Amino acid sequence: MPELPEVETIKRGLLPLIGSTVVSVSTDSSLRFIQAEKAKGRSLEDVKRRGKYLIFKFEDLDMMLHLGMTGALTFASPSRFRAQWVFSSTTLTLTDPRGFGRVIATSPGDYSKIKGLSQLGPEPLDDAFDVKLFVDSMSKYGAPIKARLLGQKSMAGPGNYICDEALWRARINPGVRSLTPAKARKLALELINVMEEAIQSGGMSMRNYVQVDGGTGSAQNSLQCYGRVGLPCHRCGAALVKTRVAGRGSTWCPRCQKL
DNA sequence: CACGCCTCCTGTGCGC
DNA sequence: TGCGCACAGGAGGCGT
Repeated sequence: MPELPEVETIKRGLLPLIGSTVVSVSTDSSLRFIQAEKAKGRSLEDVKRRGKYLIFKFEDLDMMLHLGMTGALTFASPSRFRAQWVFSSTTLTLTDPRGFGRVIATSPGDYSKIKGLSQLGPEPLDDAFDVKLFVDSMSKYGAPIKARLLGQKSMAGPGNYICDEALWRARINPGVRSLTPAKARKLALELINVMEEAIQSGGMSMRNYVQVDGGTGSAQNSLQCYGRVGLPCHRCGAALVKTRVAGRGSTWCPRCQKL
């Protein structure tokens, strides 16, 4: 799905909508998206991002949108969609073939009923991000490091490609169950680097991610690890391998990222 | 509580 | 060419 950099890019593309009013809403009637209709008649005051969630702020309502694995938000008008918001100025359409995304409306600022949001870890790109807290949590022995990163509790935002890239850069095996403080610090910095670089590139468009204007990002062009199974490691030349860690396909270098 | 397995759903790409 | 299957950028629920 869109990970933090892709959601951030989408958010920035939506900022011009601030101040316009939702004239009408259509949905595909499935329960996961039906709450999109609550935006009808309301004026958009702000668009925020928290982890991989987009937050549309209306005067008396917050509308959270998670894009799941295949969600895309564009100003195009495809025939098949999950939700469509007609603004006075333009039309915003959510497509999601796999249907893992969802829309949730709440009273402003009340995320207590949304587990994924209320239990979300700190924002890695905030100035206030506390590397030491992250290091402490990664130093404890527990589930494989990659499983913990994907769990969003120690840090908001990383998904599969960001984890694989950052773990490769930090020379950490995705299945390792605890990190030294030095390794954990390195991992935090590389996670942040990967995310910042991907935002600079307008997101990673290897699969179905597109920007709100339909354009593609270019972060896929600088991937060193993700999607390169069987190809030579750019550091040591060994063929990258792919295994299942935390139930997810994980690509890593058997020489640079030993267990 | 932490962990890990299963599930939701459809499109695509690969191997036979 | 066509078919069947594995797998795909996520996360919630539930059993252990």
